[in-house]
Amino acid sequence: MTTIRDVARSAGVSVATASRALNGHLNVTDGVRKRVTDAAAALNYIPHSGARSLTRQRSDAIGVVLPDLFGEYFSELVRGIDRVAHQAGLQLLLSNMHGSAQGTATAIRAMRGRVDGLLIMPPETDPTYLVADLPPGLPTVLINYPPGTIDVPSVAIDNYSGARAMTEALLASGCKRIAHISGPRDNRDARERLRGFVDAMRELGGELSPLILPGDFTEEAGAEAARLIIAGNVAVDAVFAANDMMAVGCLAVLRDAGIEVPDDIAVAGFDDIPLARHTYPALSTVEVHIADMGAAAMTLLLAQLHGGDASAESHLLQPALMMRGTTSIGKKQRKTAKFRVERELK
Amino acid sequence: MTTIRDVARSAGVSVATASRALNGHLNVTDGVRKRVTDAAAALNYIPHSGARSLTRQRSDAIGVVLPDLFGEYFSELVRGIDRVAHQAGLQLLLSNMHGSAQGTATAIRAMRGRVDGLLIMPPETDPTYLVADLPPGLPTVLINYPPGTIDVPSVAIDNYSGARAMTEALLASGCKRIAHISGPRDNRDARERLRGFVDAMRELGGELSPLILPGDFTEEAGAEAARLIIAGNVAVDAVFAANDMMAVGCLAVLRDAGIEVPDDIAVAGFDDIPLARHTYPALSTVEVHIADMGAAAMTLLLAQLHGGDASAESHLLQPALMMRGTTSIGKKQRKTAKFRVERELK
DNA sequence: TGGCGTTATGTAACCGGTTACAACAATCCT
DNA sequence: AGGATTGTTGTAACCGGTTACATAACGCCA
Repeated sequence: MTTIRDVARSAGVSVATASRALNGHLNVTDGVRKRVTDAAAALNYIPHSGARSLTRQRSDAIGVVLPDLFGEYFSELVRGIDRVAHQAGLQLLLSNMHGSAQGTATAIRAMRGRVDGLLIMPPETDPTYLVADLPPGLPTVLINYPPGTIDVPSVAIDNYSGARAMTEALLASGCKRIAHISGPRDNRDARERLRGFVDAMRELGGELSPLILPGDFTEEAGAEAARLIIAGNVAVDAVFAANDMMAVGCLAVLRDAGIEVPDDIAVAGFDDIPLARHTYPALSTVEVHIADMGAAAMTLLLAQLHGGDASAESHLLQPALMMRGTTSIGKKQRKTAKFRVERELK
Repeated sequence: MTTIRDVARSAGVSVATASRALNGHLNVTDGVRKRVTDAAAALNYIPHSGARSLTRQRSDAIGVVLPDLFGEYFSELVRGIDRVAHQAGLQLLLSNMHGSAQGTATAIRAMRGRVDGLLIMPPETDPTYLVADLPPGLPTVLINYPPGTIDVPSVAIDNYSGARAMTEALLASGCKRIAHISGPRDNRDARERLRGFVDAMRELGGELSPLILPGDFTEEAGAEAARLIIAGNVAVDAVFAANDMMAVGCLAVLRDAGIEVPDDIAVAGFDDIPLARHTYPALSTVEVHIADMGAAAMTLLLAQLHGGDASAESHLLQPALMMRGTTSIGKKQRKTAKFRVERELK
């Protein structure tokens, strides 16, 4: 591997001059610059970014710490982050702590000295301890973490409002007995969505203890919930699942049991995964722009890197309703509809 | 930011001793080690991995250079890579060259000195030039690049065999007039799949110029192809799309036009994206384990890192047929079926 | 022609770690 | 007791760059 000293020697100048010539400083004679660049090209010199970032005190890379890498969710998140980072000339150092809270600390430590900032999506366990592991002085933004809890800038989806809005829409379309398939108990998103559902049912549906079916965000959990409803012969006219995968699983079982969706039972999900528009009927859901959340987090981090004031600003992204075929829209609703209605392609 | 010198001073030892104590070298007195680790803890010392990797001549990170980050494909790929890398204690430095061939060189250069190895998925343009940009002496594995063309280890999916096998299966099930919706002309995968289809049709179907409809891997392209078939009233009893998204778009339009799938026209895709099992009827397709390809590439790279022999070994991964509801299986076929049949859940 | 300012180049310190080597102390052996 | 051996710690060089400062070269003007 050729170093800048090789280039300097070959060009007959000092390393300082070589460095200046290669970095485009203007106090270098044209002749010398040409000698140096020619020598670099001849020797196929590639600067050692590691060494460079050591002196420059910046790496032009930012660390992304995620609890997992599975599925569309993280793919979208990383894509959104990259969209902004790439434009700013930053590289992404990815770390997957595989759900382990312990691993998070390790991952963060391993980032010290090779990134200029940190984007962290904390695991589900209580992350107050996390703040202690944060390298002091390293700009950080938390992803998908409710703002206000910790004095670190963060970006999150407003799960509560989204769930509330969907529940309201179902009520407004004439549904009365709505069941909720909840997500894992220890999942923040799931808890917030449940809370939004329950509050809406209490305040607007006059239902104090609506039916809650347990789930874990998997397709099978949705199917199981549907079987429970069918077997128990529960009087239900709508099912609101805490995520799309469960809604899909539920939908398939209902359909196979001869139950008409949305006429007998309406179905709604949460996330608007790509699959949602392709089920039959197409799934009504709450549209969450995950890539935008990633981009927002990265933008916030950029502001910290450049501006430097880093006042713990935070964003709470609003999801939008995406009503498709698995819910019907009553007349009353149609007049006052405030949300977006996507028609199926004819 | 506290450095190892701060720790050494605070513990009353030299930096060398501090370094040794912290790295668990055994020639350090227990008393001294305790003093050092205590001091480190008290000062909240976090080692500077950048500086560390400079002397160690290794970074415990590997660079992943991708042409894009969009969609399930890359998500799966990165997941497979991470599965192996994480186990080996390696971090992932991600670089997205956004399709630009020019950007690839830049991305690779930026990796020099901060990674121990490179995983590159070259853009569609001819990558022979790429070999010149490769930092000499840096272990590299090419992803999704047909082996043999370049003297660099690589891993790829056998698109040709997959397309051939699916075409054979369609023929065996009794289909005679099979149309192919092709992918972008400049896409390697698409070209290979087209080639497999054409060869199978010629050799086994006795069809010298089968119908090829243009496509670009998007859902809309599949829909357009279906409209073409319907409007042109073309005699076709099967459509084999070069990827699942086009098959899905095609399927939807056929269904809306009242054409029975698979009875009137059979439909097949390629990739087995998660969506495939959820269409109605469920889509028959060619199952490609993208995550496995990523894992295989990473494993190959690990072998180079450790073993060091780095003989340009390459893998060509075989895809498997995944027959679902959009194709029917004739009696003759059922007897000799060699491929996997997945039954729909009742 | 000598003094001055300007500009191009070289010298050397530095970023934050690791490690070869030297120095020193302690233990063991004959 | 003296020398050899073993083990612990410090000194300083090094990884591959960048940059503050010193120096030398140059042109300009009085």
